[in-house]
Amino acid sequence: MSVVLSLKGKKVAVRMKAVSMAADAGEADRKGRKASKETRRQQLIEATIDSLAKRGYSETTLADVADGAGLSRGIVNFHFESKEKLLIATLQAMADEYAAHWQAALDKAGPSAATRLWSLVAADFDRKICTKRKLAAWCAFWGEAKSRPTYQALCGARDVTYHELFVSLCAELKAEGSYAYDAEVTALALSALMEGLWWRLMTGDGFSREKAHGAAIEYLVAVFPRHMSHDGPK
Amino acid sequence: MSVVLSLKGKKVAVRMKAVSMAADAGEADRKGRKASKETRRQQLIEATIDSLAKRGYSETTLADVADGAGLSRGIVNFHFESKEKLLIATLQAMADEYAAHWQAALDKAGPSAATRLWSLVAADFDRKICTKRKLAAWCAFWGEAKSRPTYQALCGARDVTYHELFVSLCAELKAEGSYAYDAEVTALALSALMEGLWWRLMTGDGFSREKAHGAAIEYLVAVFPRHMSHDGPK
DNA sequence: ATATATTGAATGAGTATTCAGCAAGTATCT
DNA sequence: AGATACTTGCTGAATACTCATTCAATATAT
Repeated sequence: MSVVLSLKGKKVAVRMKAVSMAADAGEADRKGRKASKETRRQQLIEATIDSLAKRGYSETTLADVADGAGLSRGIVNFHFESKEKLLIATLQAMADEYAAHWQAALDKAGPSAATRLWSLVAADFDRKICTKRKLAAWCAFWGEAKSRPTYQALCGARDVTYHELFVSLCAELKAEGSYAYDAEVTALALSALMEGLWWRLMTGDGFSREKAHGAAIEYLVAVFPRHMSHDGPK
Repeated sequence: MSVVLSLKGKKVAVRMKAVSMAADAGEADRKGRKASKETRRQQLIEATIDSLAKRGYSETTLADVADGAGLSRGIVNFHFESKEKLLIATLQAMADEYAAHWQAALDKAGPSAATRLWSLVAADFDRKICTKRKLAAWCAFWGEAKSRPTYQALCGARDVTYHELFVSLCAELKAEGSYAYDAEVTALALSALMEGLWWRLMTGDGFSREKAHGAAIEYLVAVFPRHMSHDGPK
């Protein structure tokens, strides 16, 4: 019995460490047992993102998530109900965060099309969104998305609105600056470019957020020379 | 005994069908038993690509591959040695095919930087390379690549040579046409754009190879107006 | 005292891997 | 040519293992 107890003590100590590393995003981080349902869920979601980033989709196990969160094995099925639902909630959370950040960038920007476009592009390479950890998690989902309608919907929900705004902004700039290009194609290229740069960021080593942002800006300047300079919208 | 035989007969019939659908890439397609080792390996690789495209990485099982190839369950471990090695061989095969296609495009192109760049861009959206099936398989590997050095090496081997050539071609054009842009950044944006377009092709529905190619061309025209037109290099 | 969160061992489903046996081909001998 | 042993591709049932899920017991909060 005493052996069991000392083992338990050890385990608890290990867990404390894991918890503090993984996610003390806690508002009311009531220690040990009682954390609010919502806090626990977020903690587990954070641990899931960690695991996805570290081990990839196919190697992410509930055991790893639980360990990462410093909790016991059965915990996920208690708070979510299945692995599938945990993953969907995780993707949902990331999509929500992305959308909020995107909306904030839009609100902060001025009214002109050039300012808004500039701001949206900048938002995508913002330090808050554009973490290696999060990009890796996105990547893990994307890799599975083609064969999973649910993931595809969540990954793509964003794309639709996003792309539509891009198209209308490009159209506006085209009208103002009488550029020759087709707005739809230009917008498509822009969002493809940004996705490709994200991709590079995940993979590449000597490749920074700033460099990626720079490449996106170069595109803006090349396509909308009468509206954009390297230092910002004119 | 007779029951066993008739069952066998049925199974063989089913298999024949599967084989003819999946891959009769056979040179010396010696029927039934004796297909050369190499032929069998390729057949299994094709079935693996099918499975990856249809079910995604995490849901691809050896049973599914074997069924797809119309062969028995133990077959993969006989010809490859493990699932891991089959997947690596598959990725290798795709990378080889891509590289060969790319080299061919380079050889066919004229000597000028503009022609070569144009040809390389076209090659990426060629009907032979740019199949939904293959893109989906690439995608499956990419999703896992970040957490698997072996995959990353195979996916990325291409990128290094590829990107270096892009940079030098862009630098050449820059020198000829006295463009303002930094060649490295321009090349980076171009390859990111193309990766992003590939990505879109995998995912999107109402999005064709031609449209993607068009968007890439639009970028070339925008950045190198003195070298490129919508109909080809000047 | 009751409700609620948490644990961790047990369960079971799915799947990679193994391997003994079978059958199609090939070589050798008579 | 026919019979014989030998090689090699292939099969599929048995094995071993990983992991999601369950649940009775326990700890903690109100």
